Amino acid sequence: MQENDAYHADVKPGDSTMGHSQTEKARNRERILAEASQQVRRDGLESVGVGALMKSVGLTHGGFYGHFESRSALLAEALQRALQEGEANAQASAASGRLSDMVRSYLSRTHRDARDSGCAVAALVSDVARADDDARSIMTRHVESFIAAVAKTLDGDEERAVVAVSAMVGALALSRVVADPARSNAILKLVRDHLIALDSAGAP
Amino acid sequence: MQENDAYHADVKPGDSTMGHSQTEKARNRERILAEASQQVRRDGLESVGVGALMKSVGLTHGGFYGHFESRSALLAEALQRALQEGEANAQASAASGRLSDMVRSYLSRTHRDARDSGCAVAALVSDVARADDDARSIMTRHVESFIAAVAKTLDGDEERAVVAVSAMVGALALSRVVADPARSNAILKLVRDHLIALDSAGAP
DNA sequence: TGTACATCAGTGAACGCGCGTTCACTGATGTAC
DNA sequence: TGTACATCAGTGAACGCGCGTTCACTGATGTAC
Repeated sequence: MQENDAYHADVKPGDSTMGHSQTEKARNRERILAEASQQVRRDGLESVGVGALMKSVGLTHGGFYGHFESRSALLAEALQRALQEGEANAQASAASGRLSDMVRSYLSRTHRDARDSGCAVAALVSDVARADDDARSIMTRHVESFIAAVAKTLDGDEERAVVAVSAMVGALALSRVVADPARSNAILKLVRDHLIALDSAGAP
Repeated sequence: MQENDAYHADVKPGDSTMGHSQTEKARNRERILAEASQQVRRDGLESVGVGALMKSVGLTHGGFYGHFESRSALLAEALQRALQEGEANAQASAASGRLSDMVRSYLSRTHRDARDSGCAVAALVSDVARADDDARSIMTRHVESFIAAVAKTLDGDEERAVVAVSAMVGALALSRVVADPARSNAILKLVRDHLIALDSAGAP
């Protein structure tokens, strides 16, 4: 079939495991999940449809159920994945151990404009707030470790960590609502500067 | 018809304008909108369905289009309405002109637990961030007036106002994600205390 | 190493279902006389 | 004030459509000999 040939043409030549092998299956599962983890952050949990998702990774809808039990099972995994990726980014930008570095990265225009690879907490707070217990406890875990990571940069000061995380999540989410770029930038900058000052204040 | 009689039985006896009058139509439109404004905050914009919405105000789905042009036209109005109600509450709690009063009300457990009558910004930030320009500019307007209201309590200090609003929205949204009540309460309390201190610091 | 066959990843037609929307109809309203 | 009639708010059957899910099938894989 033409369709099929076109698909196989996409696979790197010389790849020993093609379309139907077990390793290829694992790889496809991975691609579905990665795509879903982005889609979920870009357009929300409800936006993910089985048909479109499979199409976007070059497969047909029927194959989906060989990888996941149901759409909602995928959604739970995708949320988890999205949160992990976002957390990994945050950890990476805090490598120096300084809050100011983390804040500069988190409240950057780049992060604001890269919803699909950014922090899933900010991308999905209000959605998850009304989701089932599963989703909420998945996100809760990541919120807690976000707070812990920030607290570590603040000599373990939990109060300031919770405030900083609230302000970071709030500011990023709000900057994505505000359409006017100048105003959106201002929100990021004002909160960024404030939190950076808060950093220095704690470690004089 | 029984159905019809049952419905009319719900109307207050002595009411001169019954089921099909013009004033009743206006009242029904109002009830649809009020219900939608709550539903939108409780379960998200996408959760609102024409059939269920009409049923919840005691009407049938067909009548909907006598009140609104389409589901999405309703959604825009419902969002607006939800934001207005939330703002009205915030203004009311800031009657004293002190930030601490506003913060105490905004970051209260009552507010956290009353999603459907509370601040629509916190209830819908991440949803609106990925919605169309219409929805975003509707919410932007309310975010700006929220910031302005807070700034007024801070001698016009815009930076601190933006930080405070970000922290308030972030903390409220996060407190709704966290399932453990003690932990959720702690988030509210820590940010509340911090912002109240910020208030006193500004007006010594 | 080469061949035969069981396995199983992926395909695409088909299904039931719920949704937004339309429309012919009903019966109360409220106006003209 | 009372009657006849046009208006129109609300009803509920019907529609197309997209969605999640199922399943008989295809053909590549990889194992047994």
